[in-house]
Amino acid sequence: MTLNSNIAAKKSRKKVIDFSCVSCSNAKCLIKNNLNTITSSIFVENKKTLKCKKGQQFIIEGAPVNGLFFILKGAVKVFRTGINGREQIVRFAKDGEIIGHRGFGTEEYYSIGAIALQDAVLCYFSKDDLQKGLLENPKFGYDMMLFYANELNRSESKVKSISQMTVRERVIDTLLYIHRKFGELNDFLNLPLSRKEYADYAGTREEQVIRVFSTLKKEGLITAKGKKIGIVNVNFLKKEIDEHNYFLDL
Amino acid sequence: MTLNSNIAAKKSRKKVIDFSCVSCSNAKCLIKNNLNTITSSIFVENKKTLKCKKGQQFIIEGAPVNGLFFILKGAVKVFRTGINGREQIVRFAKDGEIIGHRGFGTEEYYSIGAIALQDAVLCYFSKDDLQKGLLENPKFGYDMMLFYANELNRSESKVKSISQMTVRERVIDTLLYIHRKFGELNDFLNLPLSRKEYADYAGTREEQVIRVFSTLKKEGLITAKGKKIGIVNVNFLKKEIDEHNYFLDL
DNA sequence: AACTATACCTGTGTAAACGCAGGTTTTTTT
DNA sequence: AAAAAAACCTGCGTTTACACAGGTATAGTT
Repeated sequence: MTLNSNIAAKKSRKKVIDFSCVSCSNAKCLIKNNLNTITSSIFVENKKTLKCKKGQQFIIEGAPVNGLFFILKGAVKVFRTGINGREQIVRFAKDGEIIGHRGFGTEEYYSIGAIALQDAVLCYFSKDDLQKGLLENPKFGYDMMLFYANELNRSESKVKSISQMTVRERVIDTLLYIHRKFGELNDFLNLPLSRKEYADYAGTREEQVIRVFSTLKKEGLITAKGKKIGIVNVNFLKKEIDEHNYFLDL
Repeated sequence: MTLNSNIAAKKSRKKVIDFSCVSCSNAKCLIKNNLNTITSSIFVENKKTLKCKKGQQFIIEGAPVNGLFFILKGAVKVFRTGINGREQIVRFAKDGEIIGHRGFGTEEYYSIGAIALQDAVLCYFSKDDLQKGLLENPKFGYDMMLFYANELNRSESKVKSISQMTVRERVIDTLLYIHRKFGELNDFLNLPLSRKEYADYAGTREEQVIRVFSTLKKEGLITAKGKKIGIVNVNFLKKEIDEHNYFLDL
């Protein structure tokens, strides 16, 4: 492990990066934004930073909860195993977001798993340290509460869409969600996902996603080259589900 | 209003009830449980208590958020209007629970409506007062955060069930949910609901609920006399959805 | 007690979503 | 560059859930 990272360091000849919170540039991080109001800095000092390669799973469903992760950089999918081992993608997360907060207080074990979709850098805080930090710094605790409130709204909005939208609408909804959250690069969505992953998020099956993509392509609403999906006109897609005034989650 | 309540008071000859937090007996109330750690008591003093009759709507979807409610006593359904005006019941709530917390920090308008299913007593706190209270009392803020975390788990568990369970399973899930939360009285669920309400919670249609109830009755798993539904053997019902290890929310 | 409204029930046709089976293309590995 | 694996695609039969229509029971009202 240490050996490997040594070799890696020599190969890439990169300088050692400073991962301390003080010098962190992640504007969206809850902790970074509260550094000035956080009095005791124990939990910030105790944090561990780890790199995670594409495809690597860093939270395993059912493992004991020892702490939680903040994404410094990268993209991550959060999922849980549903009925008949069917995978259910709960959400996609990017820089500045928190992972593993489900079951922070109450639960003993992670109810979700998490896999890096791109190479990622993660900050890890122990549960105990974080709890202290939250209880000592009301503003931090309050912000954390608001974060949860926001997650709750997003989740309940999803309940609505899954229970009332058609498969086609849910797939479109998912496309727009990825577009909002990860934007586009060279006219393609800036996060390549498999049809299966779209299905697992939209609450349907791979074949259905393929079918919907096919017809959307024929209708000239999207372009698709393998995993690269391009949205021709966001507003056209939006129109179709706009009546359902979906909740904007970034 | 004042006149009416005067008459009511004379008719029932009840004593004026003391609704102050200090003398409140609601063991599950977040505020009651934090009274000792809450320093400034402004927001507790400013609270308003109101009675609400069966069938009365006390939160209207889309109205500006000025504060939120704690249920002192009673049962409430929380809903939102979905696609094509279809009603979606988000949850049922009882004594000690919070209503209107969605959109507490971020949103300006209630995203949900709330109706009393039984006569209820509600405590109302203004948004500003509550915010002060949360920022001044870390423990209270922390508990509130945990409340949200728990709500989040419940909601995401519902995403799973709706996207992966059959109608029959979702109806059974709903029956068990009502049973867990409201218990039973004389062998019937202690909260009478219409088939339509079951459907709106389970994410299906009235007719489907009726059909499922019919077959469950034939199979001897439930008894039904109008709105009164009795579960013959909870474990039998549980078995059918146990593989899907649902999240216990009380 | 008659009336009205609401809730409850059931049959039947229809549409949406799914499962499977077999194929092609693309990507990754060797 | 060849082989293997993964991802993508399409057709077709089946299942599930739904919408509609018309009926019965129950609860509340005058």
